[in-house]
Amino acid sequence: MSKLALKKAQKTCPSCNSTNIHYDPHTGEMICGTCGEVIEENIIDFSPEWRAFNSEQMNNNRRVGSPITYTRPDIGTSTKIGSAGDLVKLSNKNRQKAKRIITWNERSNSPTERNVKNALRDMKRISGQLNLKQIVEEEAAKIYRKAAEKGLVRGRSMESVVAGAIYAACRIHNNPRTLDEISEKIALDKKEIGKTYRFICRQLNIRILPTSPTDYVLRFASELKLSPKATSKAIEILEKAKEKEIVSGKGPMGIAAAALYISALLCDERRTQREVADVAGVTEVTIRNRYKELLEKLDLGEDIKKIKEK
DNA sequence: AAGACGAAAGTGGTTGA
DNA sequence: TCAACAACTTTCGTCTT
Repeated sequence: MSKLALKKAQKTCPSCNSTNIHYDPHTGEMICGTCGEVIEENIIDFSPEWRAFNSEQMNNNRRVGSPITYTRPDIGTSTKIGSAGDLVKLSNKNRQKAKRIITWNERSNSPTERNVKNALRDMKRISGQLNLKQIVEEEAAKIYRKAAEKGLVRGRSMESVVAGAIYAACRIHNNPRTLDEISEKIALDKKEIGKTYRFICRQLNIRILPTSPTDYVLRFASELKLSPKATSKAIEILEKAKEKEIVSGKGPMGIAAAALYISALLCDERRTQREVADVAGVTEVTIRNRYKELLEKLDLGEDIKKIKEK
C-alpha cells in the first residue's frame, strides 16, 4: 500500500487506539506498532507501480511493457497472433491462411506449456480464494513451472501439484497457511497435498525451514479475538520455550496453540481447549500435552494455580 | 451439562539397517 | 524394503466446575 493510501485510511488500533499502524508488505498484514495487534491481514496492494496524471506523462512513462510475471504461462512475454475477430477484415484466402498460422502458433506450445497454462488458471482461482499476496502467488507459479519442466507432474493430479506449490510458496514467504486451509479450498485430501509438497521440495531442492510457532500466533490470536496483551504473552512464552529447547521436533501448530491457551488463562481471557484447538487445527489432546510440557519446563505451574484459585 | 484430563489404540511419516 | 519409533489423532471414561 502506498504511503498516500495508508495516510488516507488513517486507521486506529481497536485495542489501544494508537494510530501507529504499520503495513507489512511481506506478509500483507496491518499491524499496530504499539501493541502488536494484527488489525487486518491479507491486504491486497492496489497501488500502481508508476502513475501518470496526463497523457504526456503517460507517454513519457510508457517505456516498459507489462511486468514479467510467472503467473502467466509464458511469463508474459510471448506474442499473440491476432484473434478470430480480426479475421473478418481479411479476404477469404488470407483468412484461411491466417487461421492456419494461428493454429500452428498455438500448437507450437509444448505439452509442458499447455499443462502449465491450465495449472496456472487453477492456481489463480485458488490463490484468490486464499487471499494470497501477489509475491506468494508468483512464487507458487515459479515452483509449479519448475516442477512441470522436470516432469514431476506426471503421475500426479495437476491439482495436487498446484496445491503443493502454493503451500510451499506460503512457507517460503513466512506466511504459512495450514494444510487444512488449502485442502478446504481445493477439493483435495490433506495428506495428498502434503505428500506432493514434500515430493516437489525434495526434487527441486527447495529447502524450507521448519515453521516457527510464532509464525502462527498472530493469526490464531486474531481469530480467537485475544487481547494484544495475551498475544504478546503467548509470544513471550514461545520465546522462553525456544530457549529451553522444547520446541524442536514438535508440531509448531500444537505449540502455538498451547502457548495461546496458557496466555489466555494467565490474562483472564479464558478460552476452552476446544476453541483453541479448532482455530489451530490440532486436537485438544495435543494442546494438553504441549500445555503440560510448557508448564513443567517454564515453571508456570504456580502462576496457573494462582489464577485458578481466584 | 460442559469442559478438562488421561489412558489406550490407531495413523502416517521418518529413519536406519 | 522393512521394522522401530516419535508425534499426533481418535475414542472413551472419569473427574471438576
